[in-house]
Amino acid sequence: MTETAPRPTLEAVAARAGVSRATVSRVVNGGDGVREPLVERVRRAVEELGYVPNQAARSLVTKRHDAVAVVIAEPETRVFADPFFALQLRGISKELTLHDSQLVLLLTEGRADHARVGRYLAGGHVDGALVFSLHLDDPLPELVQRARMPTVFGGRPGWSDGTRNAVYVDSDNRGGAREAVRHLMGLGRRRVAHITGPLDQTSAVDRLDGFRDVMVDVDPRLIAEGDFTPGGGERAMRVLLERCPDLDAVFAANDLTASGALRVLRAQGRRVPDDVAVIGFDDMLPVAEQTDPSLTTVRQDIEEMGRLMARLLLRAVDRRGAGPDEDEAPGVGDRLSSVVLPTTLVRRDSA
Amino acid sequence: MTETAPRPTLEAVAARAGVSRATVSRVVNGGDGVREPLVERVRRAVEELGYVPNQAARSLVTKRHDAVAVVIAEPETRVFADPFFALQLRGISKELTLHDSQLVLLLTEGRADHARVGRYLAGGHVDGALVFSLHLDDPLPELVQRARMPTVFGGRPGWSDGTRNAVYVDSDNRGGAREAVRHLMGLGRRRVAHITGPLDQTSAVDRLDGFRDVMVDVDPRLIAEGDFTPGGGERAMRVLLERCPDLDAVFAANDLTASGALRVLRAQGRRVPDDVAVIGFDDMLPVAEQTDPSLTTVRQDIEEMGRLMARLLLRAVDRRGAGPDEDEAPGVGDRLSSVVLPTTLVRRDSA
DNA sequence: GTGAAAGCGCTAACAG
DNA sequence: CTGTTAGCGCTTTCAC
Repeated sequence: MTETAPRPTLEAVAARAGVSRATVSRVVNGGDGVREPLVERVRRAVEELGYVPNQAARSLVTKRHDAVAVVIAEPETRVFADPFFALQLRGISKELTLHDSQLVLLLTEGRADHARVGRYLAGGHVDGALVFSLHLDDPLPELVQRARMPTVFGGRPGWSDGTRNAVYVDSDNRGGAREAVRHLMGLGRRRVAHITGPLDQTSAVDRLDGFRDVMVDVDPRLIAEGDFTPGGGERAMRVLLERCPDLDAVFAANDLTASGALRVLRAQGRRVPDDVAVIGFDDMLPVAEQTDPSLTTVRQDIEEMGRLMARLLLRAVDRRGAGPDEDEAPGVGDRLSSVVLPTTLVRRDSA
Repeated sequence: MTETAPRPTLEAVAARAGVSRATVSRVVNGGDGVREPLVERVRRAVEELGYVPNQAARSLVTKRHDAVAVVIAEPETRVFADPFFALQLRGISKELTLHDSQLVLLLTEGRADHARVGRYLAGGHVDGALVFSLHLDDPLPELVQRARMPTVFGGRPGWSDGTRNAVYVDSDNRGGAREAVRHLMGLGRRRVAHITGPLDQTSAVDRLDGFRDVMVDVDPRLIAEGDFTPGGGERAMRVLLERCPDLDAVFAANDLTASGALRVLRAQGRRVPDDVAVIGFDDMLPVAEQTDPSLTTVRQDIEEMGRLMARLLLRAVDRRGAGPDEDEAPGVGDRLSSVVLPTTLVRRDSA
C-alpha cells in the first residue's frame, strides 16, 4: 500500500525544460519535428520528474484508448475455470501486447451485470470489444452491438438478430466432427454414439451437425446430451450404454466429456478402444494426454483463435480511425470478415 | 462489427432538455437537489439521445476511475490455466462488481511487459492494483509500488525490499501444512515425505516450513522439490520412492502435485492410504474429488481470498479519497493490514 | 521548429 | 434549486 502523490503534468515538465507544453507533447509522442537539443532537455525533465502522461486527458482528445474489452458471459459460473478460456485469453493477451493495447476483462455473472457492461462499453474506455457469448439467447451480443464499437466474437454467436453480420473467429466444429466420425467409421465402427455439448451453444450444435452429416439417419438413441463437463460425460455415457449396449464408438463433444465417458466405460468393463473407441474434441493437453488410454481427439488451436480475434479487432479499430482509406494493399487476409480455423485429428490410443 | 458514431455529450442532453449542463450532470450522478419535473425532463433527454457519460472526461476531473488493475506475473506461462487464479479472479470480480468497479486484467509474460504495465498503472487508468507476484525475485512488486497507488498483494510477496509493509491476503500455508502433517502423524505414519512446490514462491516455502515445524530433524531425503503440477508430482514421487522405499505418507504441496503422486504410487503398486497416505493442499474440487482414491487435503478458500483482496483495496482507495478521516467506527476488520486466512483439513479417502 | 490558444466532455465551486 | 464559470491534462491547429 502506498500513499497517493500528485503526479507531474505536462505543464510541469515544460516549465522544467524551459519549453512550451506543445513541445513536450511532441517529444513524448515520438518527438518528430523537434530539434535534438530540445528533445534532450525535455527527455531529461521527463525523467527527473518521473512524468507519465495522463491517459484520461489524452483519450479525451484523441478518442483512442489503446485498450480493448474482453467480455465473457458467465451465467454458468464455470466458464472461467475452463482452460478453454484461459488459452484464448493467452492468445488475445499476447496479440494485444504486441500492439501496445491493454486487455480489460469484463466478466458478467448474469443479467444484473449486463447493464454495467453496457455502461462500461458505451462509456468509452476501450477501442473495441472481444465478446464470448456462449448461449443462443444471450442478450450480450445485441448489447455490445448497441454500444456501436468494433467487435469480434469468439465462436459463432447465436444469431440473436442484430448480430447477423457479426465478425467472429471460430473453429471448424462441423468439419472437425465429421472427420472424427469418419475416422471411427474407418475403424470399422458402425454403432457410433455422440455425447453432445450443451445445445444452446453453437459449438455444440455444430459438432452435432457434423456428426449427423456422416451418420445419416442415425439411431436417435445414440445421441445423448452432455454439458462439456466430465460429470455430464459420465451421465450421458451411462444413458447411452443403457440404451444401446451394442455401441462400439463414442464421439464426445469435447475432451472433458470424453474423460467422463472413459471413466464410465472402464467402470463398466468395456475396453477402450477394443470394445468402444472414443474420440474427443479440443485436444486440451492436460486432459487428452492424461486420460487412460490417452485420448484421440480433434485439435483446435485455441490460443491462435484468441490471437486472431485480437488481430481482427485491432485492424477494425485502426480502420475506423483511418476512415475509408483505400490505399492499403488489399493483400490476403486483409478483408475484415469472420474466420473459421481448421481442425486436425490427433490420433492417440482411444480410437 | 458496427460502425462508429459520434456520441451525444452532456451539452447535447442539456440543450434537448432545455437546462444547463450542470443540471444534467447532477441528474446523471444521482439527481439530488434537482426538482422532480426537471429530473424527468433530463431523464427523457438522456434516454432519447442514448447518452452515456464519457468516462475519460469524468476521470479527468474526479480522479476516480472505478476500475482496479489485477496484475499477474506469468513468467511461467502456465499460471493462467491454473484454476487457482481462476477462482481468485472470480472472487475479485464479484466483489468489484458489488462496488461498481471494473476489473482490468494485466498479464505480464516477462520483463518485456513490465514497462508496459508500469506505464499503464502510472497512466492513471485505475484506482488501485491487485498484484499476484509469484516469485521471490519478481521485480513487479517494486514496480507497482513505484506507481504509488493503493495495492494489495495476493499471497505474501517475496520481500524484495520496498514491499516490506505491503498489504497482502494469504492463506495460512504454514499452519495448514502443520495440520496436514500432524494428521499423518496421528495416523501413525512416521516416514512422512513432502513434495514441495517451486521454492521461489512463498506459498511453497511456507508449506515446507510448516512440514518442518512438525517433522523436526526430518531425513532430508524425504523432501523432494515439485512445481505445483501433476507432472512435477510424478517425478518427485518417483525420486522419493527410489530414495526412501519405506516412506508411509506423503504431504504434497498442492492437489495437482498430489494427483501426480497418486498416479505413481498406484503404478508402483502401493496402496493408498494403506501403504502410503497422501494429503494435498488447496481442495481444488475438480482435482481432489476426482482422484482415486479421493484426496484428503488442506482446504483454502481461494475465492474468498480474492473477495477479500478486492475489499481491502477498495477500502484503501476510498480512504485515500477521503483523506485521513477519523470518524469511521473502528470496528473489527477496519484496520488496513494484511490478512491471513485459516485453512481446514478436509478428510477424504487418501489419508 | 516552436509557442499560443482553443478545446475534448465533464464536474465542482460559486453565484444567484 | 439552477445556471455560470473555471478548469482537469492533454493534443492540435495555427501563427510566428
